[in-house]
Amino acid sequence: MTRSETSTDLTPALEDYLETIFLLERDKESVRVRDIAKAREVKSSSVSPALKRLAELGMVKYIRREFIGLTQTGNEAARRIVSRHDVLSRFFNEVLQMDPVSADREACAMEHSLSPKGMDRLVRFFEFFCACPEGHPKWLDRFHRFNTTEEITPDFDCQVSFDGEIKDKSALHKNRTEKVVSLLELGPGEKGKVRQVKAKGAIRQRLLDMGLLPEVMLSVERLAPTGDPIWISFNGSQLALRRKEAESVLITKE
Amino acid sequence: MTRSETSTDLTPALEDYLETIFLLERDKESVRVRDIAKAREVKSSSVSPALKRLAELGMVKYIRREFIGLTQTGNEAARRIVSRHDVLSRFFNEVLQMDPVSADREACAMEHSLSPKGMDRLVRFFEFFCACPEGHPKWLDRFHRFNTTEEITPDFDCQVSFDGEIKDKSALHKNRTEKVVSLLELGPGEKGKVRQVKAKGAIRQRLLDMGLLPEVMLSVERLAPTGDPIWISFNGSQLALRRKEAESVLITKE
DNA sequence: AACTAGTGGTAGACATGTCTATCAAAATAG
DNA sequence: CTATTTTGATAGACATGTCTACCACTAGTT
Repeated sequence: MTRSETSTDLTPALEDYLETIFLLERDKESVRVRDIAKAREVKSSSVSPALKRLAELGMVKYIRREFIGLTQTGNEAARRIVSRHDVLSRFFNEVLQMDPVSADREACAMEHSLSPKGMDRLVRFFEFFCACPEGHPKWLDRFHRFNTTEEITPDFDCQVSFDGEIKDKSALHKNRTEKVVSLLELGPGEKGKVRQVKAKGAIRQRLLDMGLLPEVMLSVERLAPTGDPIWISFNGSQLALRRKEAESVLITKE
Repeated sequence: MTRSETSTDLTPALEDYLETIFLLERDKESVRVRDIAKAREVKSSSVSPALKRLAELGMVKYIRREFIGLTQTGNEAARRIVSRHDVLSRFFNEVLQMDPVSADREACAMEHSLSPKGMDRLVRFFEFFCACPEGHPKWLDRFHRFNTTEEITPDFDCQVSFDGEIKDKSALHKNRTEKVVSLLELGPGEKGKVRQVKAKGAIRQRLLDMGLLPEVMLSVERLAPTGDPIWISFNGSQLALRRKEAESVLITKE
């Protein structure tokens, strides 16, 4: 019993496998060993033992030589990882203005070490960033100009853009005029863009893990007769939300 | 020759060892195996082989059972790692408002996967952030309020702080009045705070790697008679800069 | 001078994660 | 219905990095 009883937590490599399976499942209807091997650029002989361990951990259900599927637990874990990846990737791309490919590589390398707390903070950063009329896109626009015109000192750059014209005026005022409402305001078939997840604690964590991040487009698929489980879809996957959870998700209609 | 010829690059673990040695050298005059073992919370039997490999890589000079010291190469590599750590830690602490301990933990986990490009972008973020009168501290102040008063939606929060009073007016105007000059303007013994590293390409990378980051306090120790190598000290360590390099470091006098 | 503490080094065990080579099972083709 | 190809699994090698156990210096102490 020297702590080697099917250790309960995922190693970075296993997280990668889980993420890969999740993304493959999203695109194809069937996932097999060689798909994973190709996606991760490893040999299939490396995939087999990884799957075996993931099965032991209850993350995937896998009958030898059959198709591979995530369990409920595995799906949740995978979502969490993908969500972390997305936040990091978007941060490097949208805020720090790295090209999408580099941003993604950066996110790949970092996603395994972002703590729940760090994740939460980054998302708050986005929420504020996207919602605050002064912060985004005016502030971001300045930052980007600073970032691309290397010759100009930030002081000079700032003063110019402070008094001068702003590139994308339409985008600037968009945020101020659009009404921010709860997800409950959406009827079946309607679409909206996530602005803020107001929930706190465990529920917030869960929603973020599932990928409900600022700027994400979602649409309401259907409501239960009582209106309690609300089915939404975003990023190509579906999700059921409790009324209470949906209420805490602030969106703008599109 | 299956690519195992004392592979030239550092693994994360070796980077950790290097970083630890660097930090220990900064504080104590002599570094020994057990100091490293204690700092990294491993057994000394794990330190020995690591040192052997670092010696093979030309990073440390180490005569069995004697004191351990970094070579020139090792010192540079260590600085680079520490610098990455500092930027990440400061980002999580100063921008995302995590407590210093959590921020540091987060940085520890991530520092090994931050690419030079990502590092550069993050530093630019700070440069802009610290220099732009509208961005810092006004924008940051708002963000922090948004971060701490969880009940208020960002829109509301923004409008209040946009039209309402600003907490720290003195800080707000500080950046605008202080003159930003090149490091060359400092005489021996004078101090300044780094605002921006204007250098580009390899030189910029080198300066950032050495820890010349925004908001860092430095002082000029002495100048060579010709004025070419300029000795500065910051973060407890000394450094010689070429005139050209020093010129590209923008600071404010203190 | 010999003993003892404190250090540092080696050997061997283990865990992870990769590979190559090879084998087994299933699917497909002829 | 057999033969070939595709696919997945297994075995064994290697590299990293950790540990425990044990051995070997070195320096004081008596």
